[in-house]
Amino acid sequence: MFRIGEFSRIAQVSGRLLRFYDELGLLRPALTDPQTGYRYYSAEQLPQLNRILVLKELGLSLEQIARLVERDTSADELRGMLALRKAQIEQALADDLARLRRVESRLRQIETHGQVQEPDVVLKSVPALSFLAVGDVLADMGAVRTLVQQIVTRAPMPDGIIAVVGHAHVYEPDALDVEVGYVLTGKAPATLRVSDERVLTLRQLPAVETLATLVHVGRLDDVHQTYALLGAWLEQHGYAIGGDARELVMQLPNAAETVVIEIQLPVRWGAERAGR
Amino acid sequence: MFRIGEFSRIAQVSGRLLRFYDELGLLRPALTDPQTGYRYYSAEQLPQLNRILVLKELGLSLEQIARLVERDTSADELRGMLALRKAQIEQALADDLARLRRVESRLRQIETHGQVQEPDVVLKSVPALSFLAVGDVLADMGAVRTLVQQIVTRAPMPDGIIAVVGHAHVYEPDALDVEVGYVLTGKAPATLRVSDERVLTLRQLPAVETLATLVHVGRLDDVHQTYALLGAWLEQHGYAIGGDARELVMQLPNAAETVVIEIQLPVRWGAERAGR
DNA sequence: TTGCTCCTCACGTCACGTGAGGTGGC
DNA sequence: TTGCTCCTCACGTCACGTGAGGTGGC
Repeated sequence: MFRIGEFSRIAQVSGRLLRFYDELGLLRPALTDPQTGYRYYSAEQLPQLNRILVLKELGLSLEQIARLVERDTSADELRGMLALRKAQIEQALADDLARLRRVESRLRQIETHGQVQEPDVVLKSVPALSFLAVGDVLADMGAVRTLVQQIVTRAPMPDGIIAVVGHAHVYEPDALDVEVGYVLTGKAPATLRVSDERVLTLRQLPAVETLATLVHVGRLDDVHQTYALLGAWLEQHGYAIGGDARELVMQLPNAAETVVIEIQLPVRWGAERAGR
Repeated sequence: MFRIGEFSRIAQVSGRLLRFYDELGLLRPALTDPQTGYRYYSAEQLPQLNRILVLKELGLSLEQIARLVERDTSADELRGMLALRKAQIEQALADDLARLRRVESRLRQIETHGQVQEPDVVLKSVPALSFLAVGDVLADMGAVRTLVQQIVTRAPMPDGIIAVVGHAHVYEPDALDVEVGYVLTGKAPATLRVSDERVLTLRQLPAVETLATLVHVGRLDDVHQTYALLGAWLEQHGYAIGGDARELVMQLPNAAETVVIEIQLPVRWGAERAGR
């Protein structure tokens, strides 16, 4: 019989761990003195503890280990747990590899360009959204801006956020195929009149698994610079564009001509730099 | 200005997260109504939040992020954090790879051999230890057993654990070059007399970085089976033996002839299956 | 007036580490 | 008797999630 200190020294674990496992019922000492509360462990408990430690190193939770250790478990249950764990580890590896690439990318940038910072591209997934909008083919960005102004002044919707969706099948600078309107959560009218020629009608923006987003803060005329940053980031990180661009207008041009627009691009893994 | 719900929906984060970051001072709302406590966020705060989210995805702690965001940080400090993070991720990757191999190994064993379980080999590192022992070259295991019996009966040390260290430079079955004695923590006598011919003297067991251990429970005669299991495990996991074997005797033969012995083998990475 | 949104506590998570304050054993 | 060991609380960790119970805004 070993007292807790000796047993913990042999097993190279803390006394606190042994007390904790006692409390959980995971490894009860062979004997506990009812007077003093002293715990006494037998030599045979060392392999029991080792089994727990091994399962823990595999990354199983103490709750899972308790199931495996207390009642003797079927091979099936053990296989199930290990298969689950395998999938979790593989996921963790993939995530950490992606993380490592991003950290290294930022480090390289500090080395080569100094303080210039990478754009803060955030990946999101979004559900399908109600979109009360009108589609049109417009001559240039100025026309888009005019249309937005028209909508917010003549058909205001305080709960909606102005969005511009660009259908850029083929990029034709003189013919922007866009939809402009409000993204809405909750109940939405079927139509909303802007002028005699223009009526917003309710449609759906499809759900997107992976949306790469970058926020533009500055002049509306400079939004293409942010697009360029986002595009470069995507290329560098092995993503390819996989759908229509969306622009969420969070702040319309103010007195200082400053806008805040979140650019959203649906993306998928490109072929050249597969990461998983 | 956006209320917290709208802002959280746009940014795809929970309201709780925004309140938490407010509390930490990491991202204070542009305006808080002193009457109602309502938080109002400005459009410009979206890129600020995104910056936080990006740094979080790199795996930095909120405390580190706070340092980077609150006061504007030098490139050096950022580089330091990222370099640290890089090392951590690389370590995590190595650990997870090793874990994955072990999980897969156990899964394969269930598939091929059913319930037969792998031995619970535990890796430890130990400091240098005081070893009050006598060295000898003995004819066979029986002689070792006799010597151990002699020591525990004629020179008992309640605080010591009996250990046998085997110097197996060349394996000669008829000439076992061993040291037998007590492993001690704390103060130890310089010598201890067992008989006229045998005196235990104090020496040091060197510290070992990586010790592969496996506990044998059963007959003393069967201890070689446990050695075989440990040896097979080492080979399978790419370790090579790197020092003298130690046997910690946790329980001497009892009425049922059962012993409990922890076998300890110093190991190092073998050449054929490097894991890092 | 009725929902919907927002507010502030406060507990729970996971596996222990780290004291605080007090007692047992040789 | 003096150290050393052991005991039982109980808080802290990290980044929020999840209610509970109550109020503000259109």
